[in-house]
Amino acid sequence: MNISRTEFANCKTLINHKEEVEEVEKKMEIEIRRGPWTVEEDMKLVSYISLHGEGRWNSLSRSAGLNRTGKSCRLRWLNYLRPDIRRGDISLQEQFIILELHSRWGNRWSKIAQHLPGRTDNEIKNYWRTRVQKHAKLLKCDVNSKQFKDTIKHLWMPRLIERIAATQSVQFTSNHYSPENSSVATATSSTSSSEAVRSSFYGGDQVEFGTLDHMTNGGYWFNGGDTFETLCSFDELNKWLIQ
DNA sequence: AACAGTCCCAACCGCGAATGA
DNA sequence: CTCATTCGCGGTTGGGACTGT
Repeated sequence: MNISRTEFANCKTLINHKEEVEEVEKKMEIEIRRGPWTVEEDMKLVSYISLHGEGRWNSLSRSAGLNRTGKSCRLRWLNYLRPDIRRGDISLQEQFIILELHSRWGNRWSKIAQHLPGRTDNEIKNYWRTRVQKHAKLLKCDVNSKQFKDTIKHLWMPRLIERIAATQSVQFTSNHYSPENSSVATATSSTSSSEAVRSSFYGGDQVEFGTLDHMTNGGYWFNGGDTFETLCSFDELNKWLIQ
């Protein structure tokens, strides 16, 4: 077979190019995937964990045939795919627990999450950043300032308690919350008293609250849905802060 | 309808702690 | 004990969804 020098050179270029392409393809194949998870990836992860259990995330990722980091797999499982994940709005009770525990422990999200079954640390952290910090910003005070902490303790938390009592006035059922023993059990009582709600949360008067007297006027705070934002008017918060 | 601004959350990153060789 | 690897936590960000003009 006779080929010209030029043809030979062209073939060589093509072969070299092919090698380059193959190298890139190989690289892409082993390249770690990032960004949103696909349905197939989710299925792979779930089925692998259901068979072999969780843990050893790096090797799990490889064994499950996922081009993801172990970290990414762990995060996806813990924050999204776990069967016991609770979705939907943060309830008033949960809001109360978050505020209370944050006042004790600060940004210890995973520790706080342990007291909210089905909620992830990421979810609580997001809740805090988007809802609570937003209010601090509106009030032009630092989220870690005593002023803002007092607002939460003496205004929002009592409001939450009253709101919970109001929504459950006929048959009050709550998760009996006790941070000391980390247990959550169901307690039922018939009451509309905010005091009862409070003691139901704490299993007694473990936390000293400020007086509610100056907050009881005007029912308009409770208008609207169950969101944190509807509990207090911005004007009222400002007034209270100025006091 | 189109655009801008804001909200929200999934996912990433860096770092320190824990674990294992 | 040391070093490398893995894990878990808290902070941050990108981008889709939503809302207002």
